[in-house]
Amino acid sequence: MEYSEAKQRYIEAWGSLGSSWGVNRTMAQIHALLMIATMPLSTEDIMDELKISRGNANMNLRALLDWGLAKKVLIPGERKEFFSTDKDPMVLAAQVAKERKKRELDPIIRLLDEVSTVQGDDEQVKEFRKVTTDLKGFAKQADSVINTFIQSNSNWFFKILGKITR
Amino acid sequence: MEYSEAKQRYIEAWGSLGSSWGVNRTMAQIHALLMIATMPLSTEDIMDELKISRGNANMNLRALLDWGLAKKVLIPGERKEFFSTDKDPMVLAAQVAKERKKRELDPIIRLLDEVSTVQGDDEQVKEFRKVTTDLKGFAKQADSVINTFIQSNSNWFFKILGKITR
DNA sequence: TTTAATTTTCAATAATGTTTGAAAGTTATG
DNA sequence: CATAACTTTCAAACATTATTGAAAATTAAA
Repeated sequence: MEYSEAKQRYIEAWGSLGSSWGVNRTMAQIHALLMIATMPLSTEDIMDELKISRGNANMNLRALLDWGLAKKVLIPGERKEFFSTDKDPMVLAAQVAKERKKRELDPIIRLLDEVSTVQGDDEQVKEFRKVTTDLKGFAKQADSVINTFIQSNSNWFFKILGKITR
Repeated sequence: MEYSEAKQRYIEAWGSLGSSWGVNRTMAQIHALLMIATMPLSTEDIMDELKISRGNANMNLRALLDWGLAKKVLIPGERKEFFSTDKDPMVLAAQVAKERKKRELDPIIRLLDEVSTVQGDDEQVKEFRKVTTDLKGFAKQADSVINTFIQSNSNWFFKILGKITR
């Protein structure tokens, strides 16, 4: 396969994967580009490669910085800003986990905490309390797993899982 | 808190959580409703509760069946179809993991398998090969973890993780 | 300080995704 | 078989989200 074809297919795939992971398509594509870049890229490099507008490139680069998935790189003698990303998949995964936990899991746990205290003793309310309490328990387990995962900045997580699942 | 308020907030939250999990809002809300129902619900029950059209209710119930997140229940003497869901969060999570793996992880692994074979020995191509190969390795690890998780239909997964993360 | 390079913002537009409602299709019952 | 109960489909309307491009703001160099 030609490099240019491979590259294109990879960027496209990463983009559509991103959109099912709470990261919008363009954002994921920019990230894909940074992953395979041999050196930091400027906004213009990205506009050219992905054929997107300046505004779009800028907004999504901001978002990537915000998610902790890209960082600014200052190149001596250059006026422009350049961007790069950490290329270790584990670091990437931990970063995504961290952000999504903050945006999604934490709020739902807070909500379940509240609503599971609803008072009453008829069938419906009892069931509601049971279900929301169960969900809360589950969410909290998930939370602690994710916390551990985030804190470990090496591969130990998968190393252990590897042993379990072998 | 009043039951009706708690219920409403829970359904809303579940809906917005769903949308960041690759499940559309209404689909997630229907699922939320089934979770707290004391008995199977008909399409009309759902239309009434969520104030949605028949078509919408029908489409999203289909989708839930498709994802394995709801099942038809036949009630003797009733002409209508009724629906219910498994209320164990672990079963639910395993089901979601299974579907998403099929829809997302499997295709990306296939793609990475292909593109990481790109030939050439200049800097760019070497880097591309390295990154895509690393990603593939990571994706395969994730795949095997998910497979184990899916197959275990009890709590052993979190029990073990509990020990690790304590 | 002035100028030129660069980044940011945002209203308008385009693209995508969701919902409706009514008509067509299906199935069970008398 | 005819009818009524129920389910499915789908084009059009609506809603949401993403993108553009040009003007405004910022920053660095002369």
